[in-house]
Amino acid sequence: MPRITLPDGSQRQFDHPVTVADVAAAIGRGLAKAALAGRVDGVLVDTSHVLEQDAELAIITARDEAIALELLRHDAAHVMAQAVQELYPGTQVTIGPAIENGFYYDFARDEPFTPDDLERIEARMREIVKRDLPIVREVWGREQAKEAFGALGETYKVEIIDDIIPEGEAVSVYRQGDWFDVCRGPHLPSTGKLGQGFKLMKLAGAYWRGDARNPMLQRIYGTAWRDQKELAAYLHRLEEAERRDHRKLGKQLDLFHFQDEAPGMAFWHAKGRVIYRLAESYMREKLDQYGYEEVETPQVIDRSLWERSGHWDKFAGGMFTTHLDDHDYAIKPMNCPGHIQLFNQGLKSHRDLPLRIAEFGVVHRNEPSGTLHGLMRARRFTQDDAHVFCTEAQLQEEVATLIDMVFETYRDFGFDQVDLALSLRPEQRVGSDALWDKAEDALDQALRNKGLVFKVQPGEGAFYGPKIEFTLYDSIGRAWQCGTIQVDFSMPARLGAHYIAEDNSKQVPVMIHRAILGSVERFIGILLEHYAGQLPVWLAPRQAVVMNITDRQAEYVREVAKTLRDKGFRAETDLRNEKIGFKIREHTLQRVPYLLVVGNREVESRSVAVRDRAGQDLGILDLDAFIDRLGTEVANRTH
RNA sequence: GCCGAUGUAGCUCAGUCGGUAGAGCAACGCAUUCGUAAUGCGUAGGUCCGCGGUUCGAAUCCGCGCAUCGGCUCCA
Repeated sequence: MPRITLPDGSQRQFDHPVTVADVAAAIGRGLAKAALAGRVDGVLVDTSHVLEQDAELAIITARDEAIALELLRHDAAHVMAQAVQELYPGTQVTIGPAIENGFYYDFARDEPFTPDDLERIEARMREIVKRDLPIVREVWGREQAKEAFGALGETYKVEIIDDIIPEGEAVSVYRQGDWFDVCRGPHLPSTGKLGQGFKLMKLAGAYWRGDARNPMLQRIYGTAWRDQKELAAYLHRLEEAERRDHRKLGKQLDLFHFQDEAPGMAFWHAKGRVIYRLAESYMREKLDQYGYEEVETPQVIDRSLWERSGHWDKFAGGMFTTHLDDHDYAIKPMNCPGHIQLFNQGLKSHRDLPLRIAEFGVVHRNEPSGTLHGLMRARRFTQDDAHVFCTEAQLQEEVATLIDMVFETYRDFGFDQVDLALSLRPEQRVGSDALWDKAEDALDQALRNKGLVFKVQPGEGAFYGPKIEFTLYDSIGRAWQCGTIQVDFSMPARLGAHYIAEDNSKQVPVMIHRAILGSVERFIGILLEHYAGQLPVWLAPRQAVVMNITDRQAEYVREVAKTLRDKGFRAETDLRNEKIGFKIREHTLQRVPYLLVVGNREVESRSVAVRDRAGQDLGILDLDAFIDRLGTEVANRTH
C-alpha cells in the first residue's frame, strides 16, 4: 500500500491506491482546492493520477509559477479549440501548444477568421471556463482513436496519431464536456481552474507542421496568466515594447525613413547618419587595435565569380542581378569572394599571415517581401565584415582573440548579457566531411579553451563552414543574434587562394569570416530599442541643445554652442521665440541628453543651467565644468 | 514567397447608408520677450497608395498590383 513522501520529507501512509487529489485532500481543504497537478517521482501528472505504489509526490499549485503557467496556457489552447468548434462546426483542430507568454492553436477551415470572430471566440471561452467542466483523461487504443477522429472528419488528428505518437504507445485523450482532443497532458482538473486571465491576441497563417510545402492553417494566438492582474501587467509590457519600436523612434527622432520605391532599404537622415558613423568609427578603432587592414571591394561583380564561390547556386533568387552587354552581374550579397580577390593579389608568404581584411561592406539581398521589418530585416545593409586568412596552426589563437573583441564591443555599447552558440554543418554544404570535422573541432576547442558556456545547434551552420554565434539581450530581455565567427576550409581553395609555407610548398590558407555588429542597420535598430531612443551620450546625434529665455541671451547662446562644437561635441542652439517650457518639452521628447538653459543669470556668470532628458535639474554649472562632465561621459562611453 | 489585416494633410487619426474630405499637432503669418514638459489669434495645406471596373455619382463597392503591419517559412 502506497507510502507517499512529500517535498518537506514527511510521509503519508495509505491502505489503498490514492489519486493526487486524494493526497491533497488528506493534507488540507485549501490544498485540495488549489491543486492543479502533481509531480510523481519527477514526472508531471494530472490530479486524477492514481498512485498504487510508494512515491515521492509534490502537489502543484498556482504558486509553482512556471509549471502553473505552462498548464493553464495549454488548457487555454484546449478551451479555445472547444470554443471554435462549438461556434464554427466543420473546423478541424490540429495542434495547440503553450508558448512563451501564452498559447496558440492551428485550425483548418476554408473561411478565414476575422477580428470579430476573435471576440466571439474569446467570449465563448469565458463561458466554457464558467461552465467549469471537469477535464478527464482517457486512454484509447490507436485504432479506436483513429476511427473516432476519422469519423469526425479530423484528418489532421489522424495524421498526428499515425506520425507523431510512437507506435505501440496508447493514445491519451482529454475530455471536457462533449469536447475531446488527443493530448499528452497533463491538464488542469477542470476548465474553471483556467480563470479569466487570458486574452486572444492575433490571427496568423502557419504552415501545417511548419513546412512551406504543406497547406496553410489559421493560427490564433492568445496570452494567458494566473489572474487578470498578471494579464494587465503583460499587456502593459507590450505597450512598453511598442514605445521602443525602432521604426516609430526612427520617425519621431528624424533618423531614417523607408518608402515604397525602395522596400527594405533605409533612407538615412542626417541625425540617423550620425549614429551610423559613430558605430563605424568605434569599429574602426577596434580594427586598428586588433591589427586589421580596411579595404573596399566593388558593388557589382560578374556572375562567374559568384558561380565559383557557390553563391550563385545557393542564393541566386536572393541576389539582385543585372544584365548588360551580354554579361550577368550580381550586386554583392557578401564581401568574402571580393576579399579573396584581394588576398590573391601578389604572392603571399606564411610571413604575411594572419592577414586580417576588414570592410564596411554594403550588401544587398533580395529578402522575401514578407520578412522585411524596418532596420531589423532589410534588403540593403552594411556589414562590419572581416576575413582573417591564416594557417591552421594560427586558427585557435585568432578565434580566441576574436571572441575577446566581440565581448569588448558589446560591453562598450551597453550589452552585458551575451550567450554563445556553436552551429554545425547544414545539409546543403560545400567541402568534405573531413574538412567539416576539422572546422567544427577548431571552433569547439576555441570555446572550450576559454572556458565558455555555449549551446550546440546541429544543422545551423553556413553552407561553407560552422559558426560561433553571439546573442545579446536587450534591456527588456529580448534576444538578438548579432556577431558570428565562421571557419571556412572551402572557399579559399574554390577561389584559388594560396600562400608559400616555410617548407616552400604551396598551401591553402584557412579563412575566418566574422562580423561583430552584424548588420550596422540592424544593430542601430537594436540600440534604439534597448535604450528606448535615449542613446548614451557618446552615440547621441545631438549631445546638448543650448536655449535662451529671451532674445537678450542669443549671443551668449551662440558662443556656448560654438565652444562646445570646437571641443568636438555635437551641440545646437534653439533661439526660437518660444517659451522655455516649450523648448524643454520638445528637446526632451527628442531625447537630447543635456538641455542647457541660458538666462541673464547664466550670461553674467558665464555658466549654463543644466537639465538632463530624464527631467533632472543638475543646477547651474560653469561652462568648463559642464565640458568636463560631457568629456568624461563620452570617453567612458557611460550608459 | 504564403495567410490575414491595413493604406485619408508633414505626423497621429476620424470619416455614418455611395452624395463630392475633417480634427489635433506640425508648418506659415501676426502679436507676445516669457526661467525648466505645449502662449494666443489667424492663414494655408489633399492624386483619399496605384491602375482598371460597377454607378448619374466612389475615400467608401468589386478586381488586379504595390507597400506597410502581425504571423508562418526563409535568412549567405
